[in-house]
Amino acid sequence: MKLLSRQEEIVLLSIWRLGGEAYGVTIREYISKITGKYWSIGSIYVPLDRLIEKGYIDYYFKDITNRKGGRRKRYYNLSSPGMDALQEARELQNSLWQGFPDFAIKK
Amino acid sequence: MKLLSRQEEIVLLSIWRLGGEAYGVTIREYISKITGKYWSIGSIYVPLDRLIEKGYIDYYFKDITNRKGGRRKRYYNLSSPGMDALQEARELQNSLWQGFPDFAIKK
DNA sequence: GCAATATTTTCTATAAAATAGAATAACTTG
DNA sequence: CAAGTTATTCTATTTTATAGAAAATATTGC
Repeated sequence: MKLLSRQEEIVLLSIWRLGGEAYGVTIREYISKITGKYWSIGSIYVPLDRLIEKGYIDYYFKDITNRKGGRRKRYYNLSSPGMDALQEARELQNSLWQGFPDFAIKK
Repeated sequence: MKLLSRQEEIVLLSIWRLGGEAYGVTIREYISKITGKYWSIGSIYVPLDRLIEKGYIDYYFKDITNRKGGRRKRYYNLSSPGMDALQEARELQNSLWQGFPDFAIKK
């Protein structure tokens, strides 16, 4: 199986983190906040589409809307293969980083 | 600062792991072993070149040779910015994965 | 010395992923 | 239904990843 790319890892984890509240805008906000940098619209939606193609996530539309405008929100869920891919990524990371010095206090 | 790509992370960590023994071939062997998959020659040397350009690693030639053929081996070292980039990648990962369920026994 | 052989890196081409943001769609309110 | 707002789709460009042939350079044996 191919390794998860960085952006795939981040997007999958943000969907996991956001639980039932994961759609384009909240995902983008979360990623911007946790990484501390700017993410364009495309840099969120393009990987989302690819993750759907790969079967790592699925989605549904929630029609309840209490806010003003906007299209239907597309809510994402991790699929079972998506969870497996994350698990596998984690195991690789554990091996790779094993013993790496931890500079607890930084800056 | 831009995030490290997956392959950059892996290559940097393998140089760190191999200490004074990091050159193209040993890096490739290490990465193949730890990931359990095939890596072409280009998939090692191309990111190495880019990491040099970015200043994350530097290199020197060791002329001592006791093996049969081959060009001069190019040995790589992590630079200080390279170490910083790793540290930053790790901090992001810690945030992202915080609380992720750990399936200790798998398969 | 030099042909044969082995090892390592350089080079170049192609595919995949990341990034950017304009355009489009769709919902609410008045 | 027009105006205003929010969300996604679409498309183009840049950057990374991947592959492996070609070139370079070393040792061995005659």
